[in-house]
Amino acid sequence: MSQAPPLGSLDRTLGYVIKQVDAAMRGAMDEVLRPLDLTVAQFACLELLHQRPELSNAELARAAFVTRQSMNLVLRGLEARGLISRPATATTGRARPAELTETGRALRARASAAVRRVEARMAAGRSDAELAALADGLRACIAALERPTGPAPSAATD
Amino acid sequence: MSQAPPLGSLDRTLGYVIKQVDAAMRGAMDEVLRPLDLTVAQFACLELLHQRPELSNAELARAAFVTRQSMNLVLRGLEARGLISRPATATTGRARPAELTETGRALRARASAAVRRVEARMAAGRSDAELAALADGLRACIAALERPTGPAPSAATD
DNA sequence: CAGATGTCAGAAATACTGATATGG
DNA sequence: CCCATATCAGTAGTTCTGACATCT
Repeated sequence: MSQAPPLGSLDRTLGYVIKQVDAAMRGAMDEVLRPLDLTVAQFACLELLHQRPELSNAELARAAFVTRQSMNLVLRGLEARGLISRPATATTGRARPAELTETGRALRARASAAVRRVEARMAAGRSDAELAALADGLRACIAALERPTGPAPSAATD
Repeated sequence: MSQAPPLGSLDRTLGYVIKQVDAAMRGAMDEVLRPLDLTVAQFACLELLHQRPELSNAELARAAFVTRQSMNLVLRGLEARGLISRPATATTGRARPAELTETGRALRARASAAVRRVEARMAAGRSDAELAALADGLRACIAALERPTGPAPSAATD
């Protein structure tokens, strides 16, 4: 009984399958990022700053699925390692946009390539159309969940 | 800038969309489980024990995507609340199969119904065939990721 | 002996909560 | 005034790591 014993009807629910994919992906990302001494949150931060340099701390946190406090610690850690730089004083007031340093850019490129390989492995053997349909289906799930809670349907029997 | 600013190409990657779905689903589950004073891990434990009463601690942990240590704490908490019962002494040796109490069964039923409503909301407006295809696509992702790491394709340019 | 498990303990990262202050 | 933000502090839940004993 080493791995994944079949569960009741649990692993037939969409939600459980999503959890499984997320766990598998997180594991794969941890694995390829560990040699670079990066956590998933740290990678996400570097990647986000690369693609959207003007993001604030709170925006980075939301986009990386962590709290503002955690993202604050991530930013400090990356700054301490010389991967990003932040102006000591805020120009206007609240925002202190972080910026990738030269070494930060180099590390992000390597990490990004590693993560892209994970993505490619995950998508292996399927057409662009299939993958696009998959992503669209997931986006529909997100949209449905973000809609204000609809009326509760009468509970089904167990 | 209240919610979800468009990201670069990040939100076009399948992996990022999966993270988004997972986050949305976790949020929705937290919301409906909070009135029942249950965390997602606690609910998963109750549901798993309902469907597969013989699961060991380690198996529960894997199935609920938490560590053995965390699942151990979850089990103790549920036991302290009288939702499950565990034989004080192991019959054979290592395994101490937990069992839902009467109140545990009642709470699981309510929690399960709430989570099913979340699932239904997430799947709203799509046919069974579409949802089955979606789940199949995700299962293919899991299978692809669990395959032993294939040869790294030549890195693409950034 | 190898492998999986149950348990314990300490360190670390993360989240949740509340409070304060600033800026739009 | 309202809202989002940035920050700090305390508490709690989770993970990671290592360790040890037990059972198959």
